[in-house]
Amino acid sequence: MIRCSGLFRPDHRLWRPGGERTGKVGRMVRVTLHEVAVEAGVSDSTVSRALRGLDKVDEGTRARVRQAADRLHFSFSRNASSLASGKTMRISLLFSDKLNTWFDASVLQGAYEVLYPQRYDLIPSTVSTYEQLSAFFSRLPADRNVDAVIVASINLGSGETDILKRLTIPTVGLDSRTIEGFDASVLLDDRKGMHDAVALLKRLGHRRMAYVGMPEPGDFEFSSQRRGDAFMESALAMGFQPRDLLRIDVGRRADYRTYDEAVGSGVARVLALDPMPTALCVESDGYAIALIGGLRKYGIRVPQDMSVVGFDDADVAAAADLTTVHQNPEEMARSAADKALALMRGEEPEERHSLADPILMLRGSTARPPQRAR
Amino acid sequence: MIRCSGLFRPDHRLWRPGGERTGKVGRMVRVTLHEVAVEAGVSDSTVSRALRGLDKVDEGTRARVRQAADRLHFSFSRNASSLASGKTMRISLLFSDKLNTWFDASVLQGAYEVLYPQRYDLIPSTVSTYEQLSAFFSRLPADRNVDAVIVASINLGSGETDILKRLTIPTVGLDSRTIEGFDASVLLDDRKGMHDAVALLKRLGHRRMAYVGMPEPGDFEFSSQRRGDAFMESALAMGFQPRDLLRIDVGRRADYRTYDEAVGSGVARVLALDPMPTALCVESDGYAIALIGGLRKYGIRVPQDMSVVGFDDADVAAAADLTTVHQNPEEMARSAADKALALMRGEEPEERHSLADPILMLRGSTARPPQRAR
DNA sequence: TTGTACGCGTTATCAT
DNA sequence: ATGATAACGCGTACAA
Repeated sequence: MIRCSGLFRPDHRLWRPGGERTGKVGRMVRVTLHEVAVEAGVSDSTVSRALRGLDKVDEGTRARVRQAADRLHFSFSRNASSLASGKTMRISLLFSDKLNTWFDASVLQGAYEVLYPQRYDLIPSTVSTYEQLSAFFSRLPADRNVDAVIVASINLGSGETDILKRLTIPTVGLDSRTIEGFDASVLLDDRKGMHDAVALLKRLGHRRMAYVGMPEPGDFEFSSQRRGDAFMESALAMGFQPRDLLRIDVGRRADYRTYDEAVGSGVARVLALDPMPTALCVESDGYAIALIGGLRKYGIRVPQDMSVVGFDDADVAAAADLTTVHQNPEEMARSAADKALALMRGEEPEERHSLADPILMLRGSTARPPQRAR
Repeated sequence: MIRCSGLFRPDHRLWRPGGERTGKVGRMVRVTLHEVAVEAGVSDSTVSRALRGLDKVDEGTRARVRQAADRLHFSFSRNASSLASGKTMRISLLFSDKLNTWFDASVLQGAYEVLYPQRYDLIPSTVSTYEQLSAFFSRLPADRNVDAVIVASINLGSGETDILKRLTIPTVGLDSRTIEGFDASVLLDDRKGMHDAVALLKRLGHRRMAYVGMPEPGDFEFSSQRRGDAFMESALAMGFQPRDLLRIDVGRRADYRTYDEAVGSGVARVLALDPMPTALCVESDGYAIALIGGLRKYGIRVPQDMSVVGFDDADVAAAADLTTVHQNPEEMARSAADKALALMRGEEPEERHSLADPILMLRGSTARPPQRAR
């Protein structure tokens, strides 16, 4: 970083409550509803009603009040409103991973799209260990600080579930393991996605396949387990022989010093299989792409020698031309936000608990197995 | 003054959809500082001091208060605290694009990392037109609702700049066009990045190159312009001939019905060049990758026939093995947040305005030009 | 070290 | 339709 000289502004940021409003920057400082009332020549209550668009306000007065407010650049103090009304107009979004992961960022965007127009602010938080989760929840009489909580991708323990049940604000689960404790939820139908992937591979002629799982960081991941189970069940149901179904668990990322090592481990595990499978279902796109890179280094061509199917359809999947199971976290988040909105209004959501359908995206990482293996 | 906390609970605060929740709804509802005081047998102010860790509190008392607070599951009402103290403990983050773009999501994460430990909440917002921007700013006596504003990737007009200057809360620009109006800023040195890219291509032996730009959605994008200019300047300074430097502006995404069409347009423009350049510098990774796909369909091999350099080094770049100019928005956001923190404390940031250095990432999309073109 | 009392900017109730 | 006035829950000079 290079140093630049900055323009220095002496004044501001030194505001003391109950203290002097040391003039400084001129006005523009903290216009209150009361000042608008004075300016418009009406009472505080009238200003409040007029500006909030309540009825029982003469349209003439309302106009005058609006003008006065504009003139003074008035805007409500959310804090004061919240304190008085009991509604915070804020919603907490809890994640288990970094906010810039594909999934979490999409959820944020989706929720934002429906909540912002309703004038709700979104407050994202993350927890990555059960300890943090527990801390978050124990302080969660967030009753007082937010109007609803949306919990994304977090596998709650019974302690948290209990707290959830007692909360007086609506709670919505997103991609959670169970719907237990939530007032509403949106889950992905992992099983269906995996079923479709396996069905594709079978149709292509594959006889021997493996599932490769590597949980992402965090204590709460469980989709690996779920997807692996779905893989086995689907394949068995379709007539695959147990001896032709392999399951490789690479471990967690934290078990390795670098991501490359984790990938190398997966590659080694695949190469060690004898005979090698002709197709791989991988838990997530990121690991699938890395795996493909690793296999190619060892002369395994994808898709000629090995078909690979990912899961999620993150942006990288299209870039890497990866066949994968598509899910739409933005849409799921919109749905979750809609449910939260309904619950906050005291209404019944269209559907308390819903299940989103994944879609198989056919791209270049899958093909018929090599001749010798058919 | 008479206190009747707990006696009168306006029921617009009690949320109960579909009637009662199994039993427990009992108390867990709204514990106030006062109740803790009663439980601990001290005054309200003592509780306040004890829980906030101020000195001049007997450690014995503090312990008792803490226990009482835990027992009652007390947590502060941020609204009330804010109202009383004048600090909101919230920071506004303004973006010009969807929150789930690589850049914006990374900024969010970076800012979160430094602000959350300091107990600040992050409030993300987006604006995509000047109208929205103007609305955001006109209501921005957000003085009252947040303690600082971080503005990311937004090209402010003079109107907004003026408002910025009058704001009484710290404002930090991130990836903005100028530092005008901001108390502090973090910018990327686009010029250096583009210079390095051009230098690489020259060293590889390229003689004829093109810059391809396509602004992302939104009214505020200007990096395209900036990067294109830097491309031309760098190349000319390195001795390239003007006739060997092409500049292709594909237009904005909104000009096309689909992204594929926009990509097709770029491909056509490149193919139409005669003689074709042997190297392309593309404004962003996403478009670079798409372009490569399009060119390959027309038999142009990358990198054998055409070298391509992207910009940003988003996740997709590594997956697509794209040579690109790396920038680190997470780190930039951390820096911006640090500055905001210092300004809010009334301190002078280490550096008011800083410039981040991009790094050229050498990957598989660049090579020497074909024989015939050397 | 601890307690008292008032203020922060709105909303909501009850008069008028 | 409009105006007083009491909460809302906490911070903080100032008194004890």
